[in-house]
Amino acid sequence: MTVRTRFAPSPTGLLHIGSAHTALFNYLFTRHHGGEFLLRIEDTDRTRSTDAATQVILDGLAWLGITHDGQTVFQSARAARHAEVAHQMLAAGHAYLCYCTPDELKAMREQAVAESRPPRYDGRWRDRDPAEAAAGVKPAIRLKAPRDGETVVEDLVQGTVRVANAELDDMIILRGDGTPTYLHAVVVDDHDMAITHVIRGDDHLTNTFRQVQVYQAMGWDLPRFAHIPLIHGADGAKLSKRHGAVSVLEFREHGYLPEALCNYLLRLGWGHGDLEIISRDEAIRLFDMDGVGRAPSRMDYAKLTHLNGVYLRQADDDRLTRGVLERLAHRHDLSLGAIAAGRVRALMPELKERARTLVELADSAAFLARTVPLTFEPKAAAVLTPEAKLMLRDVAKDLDSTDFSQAALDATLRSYAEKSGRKLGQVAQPLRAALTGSTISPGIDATLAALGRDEALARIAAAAA
RNA sequence: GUCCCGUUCGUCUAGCGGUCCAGGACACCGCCCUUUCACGGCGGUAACACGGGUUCGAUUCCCGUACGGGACGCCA
Repeated sequence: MTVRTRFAPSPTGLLHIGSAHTALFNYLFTRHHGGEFLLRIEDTDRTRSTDAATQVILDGLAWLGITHDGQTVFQSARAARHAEVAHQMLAAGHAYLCYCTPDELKAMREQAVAESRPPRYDGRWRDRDPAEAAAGVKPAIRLKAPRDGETVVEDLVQGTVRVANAELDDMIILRGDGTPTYLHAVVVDDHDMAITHVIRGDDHLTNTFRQVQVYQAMGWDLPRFAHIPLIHGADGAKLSKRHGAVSVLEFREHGYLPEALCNYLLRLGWGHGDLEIISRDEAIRLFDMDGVGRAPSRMDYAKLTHLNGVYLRQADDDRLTRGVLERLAHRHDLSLGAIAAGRVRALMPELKERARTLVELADSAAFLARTVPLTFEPKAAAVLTPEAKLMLRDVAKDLDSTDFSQAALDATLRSYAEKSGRKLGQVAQPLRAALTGSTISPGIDATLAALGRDEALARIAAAAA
């Protein structure tokens, strides 16, 4: 049997990190088994769904490198089919017309809660004559669910989960206005799309019982289900904006690399021995449902950031340079000429060693794009004592007669320190302050080399004045 | 309230009856490396929710309790 899965987000305007997690698990599972991974946009709620909201999902998935197969299915386009199935069920006696008004149902629920009973539909129209309906009420179609026995879900993650049918009520499958409800539309679509494995968040687990009843009423084969645990915030509550970033787009803006985010997400709810750094190919090779746990996990931004640092250090220098240049232009409002861009690229091997996100990387590279006179951070200004300025003027002479290769610069500085009776740090720190306006930077030799002779000497002269 | 699910270091997890006085990673704390900051290396603190069973033996199996989460809409 060929594996066929789907990722079925509703277009809400953002790609939630929890949705991305689900998409990733679907994708890896499918690729591992050599199957097909489909995308279905659940835009049944036309008031909320917009093309822009759909595009956000597409962009997010593309950025994460989660590619789907085939044409994207839009659930809204399938409403007629959903209604057709509902009417088939009605004709076959597996569903019935319910003439309750929304107000009536609301009252029913409220009374049930007031009496400490579960808020469920009581089935009052199950066998009632439609002739008794109040005039003008457009009936909804409800599933005629079995009242005895139990419904069982064999879940690849949760195991065998069963519930007594007496606990379930007759859900509405087609609204009074003829539109399908979500729970019903999903079943019809999954069946028509020949989905073999439904992999989704475990918030859908209890709804699955009712969906199974629809499959059974239609005589359709059940797909395999896999309900994966949700991601929570640091406090254990459902992940929301107050916990920090939740949209994939935000992570991109905050300077995270897609491969790092995927690696992090992979390790939420799934593990494989002691493995932490896992490439996409390796993930596809190793991922399967038996490694998925059942407990929800908490979002840990610190660990994500660390992981991002690991990937950042491995990343291609040209790629990182592009990312930094963009950020410098937008965030720091520094317009970069070719010269400054060349400096960023030249220093990138050193810069990326000490940054964990593209934001940090851009911050650390900003000094390369500035012009004399620099502004000095308080700590840097403190380093520039009168004595240090004398030293700078002195060492500038030696620097001037050095070719600006990193190795030559290193040798020059070491010999200068020795002949002037200073420790290397006593030479390097004032230089760093003069060159960068900060007390933190890559190695001083690499920094000098990246700036080049003219710029470096100009900065030293300006700081020593 | 009812039903469903879950519970190993602060966090993510390994463990699928003895190999566990519980392993790895992040975070934290030391030390080393060192021209700053990082990186890296070494070391440290830190967990099987609780109570009953089953078993020669339970982190691992079963049952309760507690706590947490999810679902109960003519929302998706």
